[in-house]
Amino acid sequence: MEIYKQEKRQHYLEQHSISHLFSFPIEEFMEVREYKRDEWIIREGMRPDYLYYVIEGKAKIYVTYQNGKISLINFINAHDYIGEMELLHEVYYTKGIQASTKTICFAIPLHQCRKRLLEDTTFLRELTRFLSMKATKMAEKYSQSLSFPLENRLADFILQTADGEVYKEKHVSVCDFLGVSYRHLLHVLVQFCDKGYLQKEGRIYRIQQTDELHRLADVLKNDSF
Amino acid sequence: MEIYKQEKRQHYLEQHSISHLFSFPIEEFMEVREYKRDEWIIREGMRPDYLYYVIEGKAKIYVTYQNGKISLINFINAHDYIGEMELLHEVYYTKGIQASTKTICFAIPLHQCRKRLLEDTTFLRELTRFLSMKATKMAEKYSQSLSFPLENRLADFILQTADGEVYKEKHVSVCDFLGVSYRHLLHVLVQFCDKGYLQKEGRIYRIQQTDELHRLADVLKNDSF
DNA sequence: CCCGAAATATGAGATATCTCATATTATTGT
DNA sequence: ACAATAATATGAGATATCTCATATTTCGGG
Repeated sequence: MEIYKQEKRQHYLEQHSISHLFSFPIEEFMEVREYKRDEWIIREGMRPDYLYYVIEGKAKIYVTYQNGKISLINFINAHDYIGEMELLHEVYYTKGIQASTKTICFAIPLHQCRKRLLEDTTFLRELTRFLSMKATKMAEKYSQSLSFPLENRLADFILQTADGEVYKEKHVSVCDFLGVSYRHLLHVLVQFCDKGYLQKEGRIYRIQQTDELHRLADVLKNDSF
Repeated sequence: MEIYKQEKRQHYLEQHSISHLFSFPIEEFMEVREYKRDEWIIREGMRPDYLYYVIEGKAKIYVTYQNGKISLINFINAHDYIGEMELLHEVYYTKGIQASTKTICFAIPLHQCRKRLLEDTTFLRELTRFLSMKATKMAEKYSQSLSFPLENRLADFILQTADGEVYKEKHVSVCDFLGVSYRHLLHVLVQFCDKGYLQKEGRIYRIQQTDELHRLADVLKNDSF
């Protein structure tokens, strides 16, 4: 992890200002940090001393179960908070958060700001919105995952993560995220190719029939937002 | 739906006071309402004019998918909010909420209180806590549901809903909630009986080996709180 | 008190998904 | 450049779960 100083720090504070999300001058307290790919931003079980706000990059939330199985729970993207659970709750089992690309974030020290944050209407209103979205998205995902076979969830995932007409996520991450076995993911991908929805080109997949994928993915939409 | 007046209203306002959750006198605006079993508190797609706080009873959140399938998403219990999404977001597709027992709740009129609620630190902090819990619980459920077979989730569900050593939830609701077919739920229940974890007595199941059920259920615990 | 709807129950065959075994191909550290 | 590790690939058999068909029982409304 690298902490930006001087001009570099200034640059990010100005380019990605979040002062409007607070009613007190937060910037003077904030650190600007960069985490490298695969670096742990928060280690599972270790209570963080900072509240983070991601301004660039992607990270993953993991949890380890008693049987040793590790699950990817969700992605974290730009404009997400990290560590808000620990700010709000005295007792909380901290989940592991790992950068999956270079990730730049603001780090707000809790020992200095905790009290003020919890009394700041602007911040609380903002955080409440963020959390309500998160709760709803999770609820949606939950009922989706229970109600539909991989075919539908994968179609949705492909459309969400494709770069133009190119899909190239790592299978290992995907089957983890979608909660299916590697074998089965491959199986369904082959089906998609057989049906002509996708075309495999070496290591990437090219989307051939967006409409068909949409037909599968739309089944699990209910337009909450 | 019945609106309590006079002494009855006063009684509930006093017995279940929530004035400490607000920094302005909210009670004068609040209605006290009773919904009967199966009555809709909020109809899917209809934006509610009130923020509700449940003080007694149980309700269910439903969503209808494009293919017509209706899914039970979650339960609502005493001390939960209803309608907070609509308070926080201008644009939001409202889910259906149906009372599953007689349900008594406070109803706060948004046209009168919206502005003050969104500027009330005490309320916002409280709501933020509530939502963060909700988000985390959903995230947990999500990864659980994906990672483990019904056996584990059912064991957990039985322990959570059992009254003493008696389990007597309706199969139809349960398989809906756990997202499995009726047939399969029965199948696993029979297994539990065969293994001696449960004993069927007419229409109820008596828990015989709590420890064995715990062993199954504990696999999906990670002690977040 | 009777009827129809809802809930419970069970069997049998189909599908979705998992586990394990094994091979080939990238990627990465030294 | 090489070895180790991770990612990709594929087959085959085992399980978990679903769908459909059909019977019986419970329960609320007229």
